[in-house]
Amino acid sequence: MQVTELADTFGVKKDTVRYYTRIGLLRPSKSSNNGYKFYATPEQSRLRFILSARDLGFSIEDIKQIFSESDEGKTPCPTVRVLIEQRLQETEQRFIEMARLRDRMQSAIKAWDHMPDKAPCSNVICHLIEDFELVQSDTKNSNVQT
Amino acid sequence: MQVTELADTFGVKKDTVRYYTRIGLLRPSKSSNNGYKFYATPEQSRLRFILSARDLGFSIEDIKQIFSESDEGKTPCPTVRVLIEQRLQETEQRFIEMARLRDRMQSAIKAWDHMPDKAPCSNVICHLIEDFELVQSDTKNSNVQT
DNA sequence: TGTTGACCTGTGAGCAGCTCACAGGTTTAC
DNA sequence: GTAAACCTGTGAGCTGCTCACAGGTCAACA
Repeated sequence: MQVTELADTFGVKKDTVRYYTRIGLLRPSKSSNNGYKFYATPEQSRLRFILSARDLGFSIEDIKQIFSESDEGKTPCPTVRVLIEQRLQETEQRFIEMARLRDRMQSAIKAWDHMPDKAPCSNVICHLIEDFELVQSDTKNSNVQT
Repeated sequence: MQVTELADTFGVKKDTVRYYTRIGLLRPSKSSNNGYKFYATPEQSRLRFILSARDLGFSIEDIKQIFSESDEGKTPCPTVRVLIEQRLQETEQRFIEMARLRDRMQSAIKAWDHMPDKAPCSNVICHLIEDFELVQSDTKNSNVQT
């Protein structure tokens, strides 16, 4: 199998396969006649593994580490258990930040509904954005006080 | 004000200010004696604006566009209203994906609790990850069938 | 046998939004 | 005068791809 067939088989882009190859996650052999890269069965397993791990939130670096352990014949399972806990924490953190951002955006849109457009003046670029900042901190303060 | 003082005033890193300068969001004058960049009041307003807009999910490119309109004396408000709707949609999309990823990770951890570590063999690198994939699709199929 | 055109290849560069490294200029205290 | 501390701008690096592109390969047809 060369790159195109492999990519099509797994539903990824050729460039993605090339990328994984370039960074050493896949190690195809070289066809002797034309020098094209050749992906045999083990490389196909590796790609399948990469995609599964990616879907579980493992980073490229994580996958490299898992491969290096399994290549040495060691079980990567303990590492995998540790890594996923870390990645889960990060994901939850980003999830919370994303939720907060979404809320800020939604309340900005709501607040701007009653507000007119204004031309920029001296040090004010867009009063919608600059006033919203104030509204936000006011709300925060009054929440703290009550 | 030069870069360090400006950065400290707004609680950002020097490198962030330098970055905004480099890409043209800030346009300091040059001190005549030593050639160091000098950030006067309007640049300080611009930085404050950048940070507010960033907190509302606007991209650097969005902010550039907003600046270019306000620099021409036009009100950027209509653009701002349109852009935030787009960014909100993207944020919601990413929020949903993040939630799904979190759920996958959590159920993987749960499933792995009863599963032993195993050494890699022939085409299996880490059975935890590879088996979880199967469990997932089984669940999906049985849901479809019932 | 030659040639056209489709397809294949590897590699360099680009994306966002910073962040870091680094060589060299400036200032300040002694 | 000089050493240390601080400042500067700029090039490169981060993640995980994605795109662009010059050039090699191959099948079909004249």
